[in-house]
Amino acid sequence: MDLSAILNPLNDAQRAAVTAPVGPVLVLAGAGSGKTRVLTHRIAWLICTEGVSPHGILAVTFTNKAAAEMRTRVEQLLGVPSGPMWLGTFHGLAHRLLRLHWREAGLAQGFQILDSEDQLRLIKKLLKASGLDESGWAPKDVQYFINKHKDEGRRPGQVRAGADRVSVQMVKLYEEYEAACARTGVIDFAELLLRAFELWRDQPQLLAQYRARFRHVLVDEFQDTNAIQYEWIRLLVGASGAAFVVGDDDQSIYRWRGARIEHLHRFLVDFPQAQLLRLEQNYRSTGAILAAANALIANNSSRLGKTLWTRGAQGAAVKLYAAFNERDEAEFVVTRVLEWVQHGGARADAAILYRSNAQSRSFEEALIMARVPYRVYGGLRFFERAEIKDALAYLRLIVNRDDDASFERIVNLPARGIGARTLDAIRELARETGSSLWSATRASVTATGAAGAGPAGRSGGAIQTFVTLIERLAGEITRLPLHEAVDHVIRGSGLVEHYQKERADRGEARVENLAELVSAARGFVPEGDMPPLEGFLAHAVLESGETQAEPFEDCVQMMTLHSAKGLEFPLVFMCGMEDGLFPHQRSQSDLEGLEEERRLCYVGMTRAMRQLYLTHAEQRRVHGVDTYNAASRFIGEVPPELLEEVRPRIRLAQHPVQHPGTYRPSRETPARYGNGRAGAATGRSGGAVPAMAGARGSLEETLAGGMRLGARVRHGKFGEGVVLTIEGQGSHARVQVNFERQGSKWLMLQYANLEVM
DNA sequence: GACGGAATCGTTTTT
DNA sequence: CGATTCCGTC
Repeated sequence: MDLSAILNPLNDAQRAAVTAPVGPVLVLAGAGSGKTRVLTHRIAWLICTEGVSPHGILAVTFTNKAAAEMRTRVEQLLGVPSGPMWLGTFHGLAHRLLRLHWREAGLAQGFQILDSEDQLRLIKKLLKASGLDESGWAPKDVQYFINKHKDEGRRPGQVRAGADRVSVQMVKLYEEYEAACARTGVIDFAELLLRAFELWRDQPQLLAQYRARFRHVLVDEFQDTNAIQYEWIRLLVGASGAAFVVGDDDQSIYRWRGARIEHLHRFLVDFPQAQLLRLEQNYRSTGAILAAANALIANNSSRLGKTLWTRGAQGAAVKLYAAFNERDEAEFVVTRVLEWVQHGGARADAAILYRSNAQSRSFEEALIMARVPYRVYGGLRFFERAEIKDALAYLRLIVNRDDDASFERIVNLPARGIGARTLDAIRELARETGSSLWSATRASVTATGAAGAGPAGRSGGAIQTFVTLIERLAGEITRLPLHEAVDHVIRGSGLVEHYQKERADRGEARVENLAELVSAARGFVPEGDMPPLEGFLAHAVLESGETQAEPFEDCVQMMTLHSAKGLEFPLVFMCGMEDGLFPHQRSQSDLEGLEEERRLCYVGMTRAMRQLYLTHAEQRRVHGVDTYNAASRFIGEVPPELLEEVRPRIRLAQHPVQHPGTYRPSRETPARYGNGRAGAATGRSGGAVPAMAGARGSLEETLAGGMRLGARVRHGKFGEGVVLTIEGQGSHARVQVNFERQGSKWLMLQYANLEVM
């Protein structure tokens, strides 16, 4: 094997990491520092120099996509298949383990995986069965409660809840939820991890077997591991601690999902002999972008510490645009994209990043108007579509008749005359006998005729039809290849006819998706020696598929900051940089939340290769109400000398800012870009744009009604204030008003509804 | 069981 | 404002 191919492409720090002696190693890898490269080359290095077989390696990634990419790159590097290596997400690997040891793990043989939606449905059902008032018991809260404790490794008995009615009830629901999962042979995402952990913890001989096999463990995105994942790895590597973990404490953005940044620190405590290596040379961004990002993240406490640097050029300053409202913000971005394209750039080079999905709307509208193709990431994914889940429910029920979630989903889909009363009777019977809905149904069918024993007559017939259908389909597909089995079930179930009856456009798309499901089955390669159908069903849940097909067109990329992690773009727009939006209202109150938002901002900034724009809007409609947010404090954390404000297109004459006798500088007046720092941006009054000829006339037209400098005005939300500046014309006319209570704000005259007093 | 009007509620998301 | 969900009616 050619070692130079492994080592030559690396810089000194990367090479030190790749060739580090076997043992605990923590690589702090900054954004764009070649993290994936180090991991793949480390695997290749182990195989080539330590004589490690791929069979002895276990590597964990955060997403399936990352796993696939890593496998490809390792194979390219080595020129040999990496098949026997265990490489995947924590959930994927745990699933693999549990399929192999379902008996030891106390699971049903054909156990099915519950996705978040199924989990929520089940919880709603339990709440209803417990007679709990929905208003006081939000299913989402219960779901969060259960998942949080599972993520931290706590079974209901280990939850240290208060004695109050709410906590007691929560724990009770957790217990009932567990019982329901056990009874119906399903496990949720968190349970995959917890079971896999308990399996090794409680079966020392099994653990020993895996320890002997996996002498080399690698973990990517270590800062995003939750408690149970951390403990699982610790259990596997044992005292030797031969784990090679890579992460970046500044890019931990999944705390709300149980990820704990502290695991990076804990690794160093739990394995005192661990080597700590840093990758700080960045190959992605310009000096200016890195300086801005470094300055921002320096505001966070308890970092392991790391400063990115580059050999590349300083590049252009980070640009800042204060938009009037979200429409203006979107138009600004689209104009910049058009300029970029005019100068020979690709549309796909440009990424529009935002904090929350709802923000995509205004950009989509502006892009459509400008006829610029775009692609929005996120949203419903293939295996999450209703019709796909319906079809999968048939298949799941065939594999595991006790899967109540699937049973409920399809028992009357397409409609076969099984109504609420019939189902209630079945549920009741199931509860009495502690059995699944399927067993209860079969019992009631055989008992039909005996008085009061179950649904009889017409509905009894209908339910018999359903039972017969499932049994028949199950029998018919046993010998079929996977894709034919899927096709047969989709047709046999009546789902195709059912959807064909829907409104033409919608129904057509659904039928096409069902056909797509058959193609997916045809292309599916089962992992290991798992039965194809079981493997396919697990695959559908664990890897719910790309949001959209790969774009065949060069288009602008739009996504949340979260989904941008790991990607890079020459031109990046971070939009909606406003306090309340980003940092988000709900994360602003506590320091932990705020610091995570700051990391998210850091992630966003470090996506940019050449040019980074920050934009915020002074006015924005949120949930149908006008809001006036201050510019994000994160803007104020970027050193002014690295920022360059882009001025709006239309400017009018300079007006004296002060009106004698009325303008009082207020201490409450916030500096416009946060933290009281004298920002590079000082509003629009400092610019040097020449007055427009003839502006005076149009100005007076626009501002009829007594709006003038120094006028006292009243605003619906901000109360009373004094007009400090007037500029722009027509629909762009804006005023700066110094409100008595809220300080000075820029408002668009068109929208502000100011009353002159 | 399908449809429609009212009520409700709004991060981030991969597994 | 807009998506989703819930409840009542035909």
